[in-house]
Amino acid sequence: MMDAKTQPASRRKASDKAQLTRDDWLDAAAGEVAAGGFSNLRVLTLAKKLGVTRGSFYWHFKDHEDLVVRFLNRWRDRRLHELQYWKPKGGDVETELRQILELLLTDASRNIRRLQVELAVRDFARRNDDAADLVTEVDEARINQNCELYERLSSDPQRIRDLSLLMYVATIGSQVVLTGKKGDAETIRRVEDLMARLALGQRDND
Amino acid sequence: MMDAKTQPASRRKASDKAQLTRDDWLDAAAGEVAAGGFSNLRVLTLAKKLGVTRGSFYWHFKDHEDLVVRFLNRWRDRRLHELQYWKPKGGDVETELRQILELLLTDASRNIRRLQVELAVRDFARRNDDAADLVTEVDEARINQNCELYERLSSDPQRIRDLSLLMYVATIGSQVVLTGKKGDAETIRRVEDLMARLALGQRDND
DNA sequence: GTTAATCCATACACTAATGTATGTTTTGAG
DNA sequence: CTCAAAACATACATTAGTGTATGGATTAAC
Repeated sequence: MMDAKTQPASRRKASDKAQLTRDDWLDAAAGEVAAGGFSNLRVLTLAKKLGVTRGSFYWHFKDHEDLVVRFLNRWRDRRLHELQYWKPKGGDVETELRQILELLLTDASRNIRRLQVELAVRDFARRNDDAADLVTEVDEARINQNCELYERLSSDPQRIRDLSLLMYVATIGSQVVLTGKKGDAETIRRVEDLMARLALGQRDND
Repeated sequence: MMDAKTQPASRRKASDKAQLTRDDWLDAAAGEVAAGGFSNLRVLTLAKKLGVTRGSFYWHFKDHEDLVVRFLNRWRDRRLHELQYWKPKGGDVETELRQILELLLTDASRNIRRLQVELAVRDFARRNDDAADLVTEVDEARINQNCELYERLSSDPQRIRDLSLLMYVATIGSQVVLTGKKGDAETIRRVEDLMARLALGQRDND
């Protein structure tokens, strides 16, 4: 009787004064991680921001580590899942290339919260093996995904992978260096344009 | 007294049982920052690793924040100062370009400790305005420095800056994405080569 | 409405870390 | 040798955070 996941057809939202779900806690955790990294992830702070006490936390999570693990897993799942929307629908190569670059740079720079979380995860991954594997998994998936695009620029498999990798590290680097600086919007647009021209200049001239 | 053990003109090393300098503390701090970021910078831990108590710390530093500020300032000073060694001495453009890229990528990936510290500083800069200004200062200096190199590839000032910026974010991104992964040495070499070819392909064809 | 599971509050024990006050040793100058 | 400053030790006060135990409130099923 009554399976473990009792779902009475309507779950309440976090804005209600009603009971919280585990995802509500994870959403709040995202805010803390974005603001101060994983070292800033305190259950007491989360509880205050959610208007409850820590008693609620320790019902939804075993302990602090449990929160971190679930947070990371959700992050990876979402990043892998969103890749299906990374497929540009433009016709020619240049259009597709510019579409994907705009998605990875200009669009990403608007989603500050999401970006802060990703950088925090990358930072955490440098001292946590599980997180590192997770990030590697996401990186690999993204690079492989973009390979499909760069296949239209070259025919050498190795060249395709290298190009995809280079473009990827350039976007990550742009986010690391340029995010949150003054006048970054214009700068990012220029970098975006230059990247496109560089990639397009690689049309099988080897 | 005054036997051979006393060396007034030269400061003792940290390995000695003798008294510590402020730089000894900062060096130890670098280890902690590299290992776990600025949130891992505990004065108790430092004291233990240096074989003293916290009493020593609070003589050399006002408080924990004082340590962080001095650490950051020293980091910036060193990064700005080392730029004078970034000037390649090769003849033609390609040689110089490949020299500087090797310095920024292959060489940097060998200096794991230094790299970890830089990434930790960048991470800390995302939630500390003073650190952010510091990092911006270093970034600007490096990008300007490299402009001198890319001036030999194009004559358009804006193009030169963009190219220098793009190459810079690509190196930072490579360090963020590839550092500490298996088989990164070979991968980094390939990225290095592709970056050189991309930049060289930009010889004033606009 | 009873009931049992779910969800949260309260209270306590425990740890780790900072900062401060003051005492103790070491060092170098005279 | 003496002495004052420099360098470190010791002890204490305080704070912030985790985890646990247990009781109270809410909810949905019956």
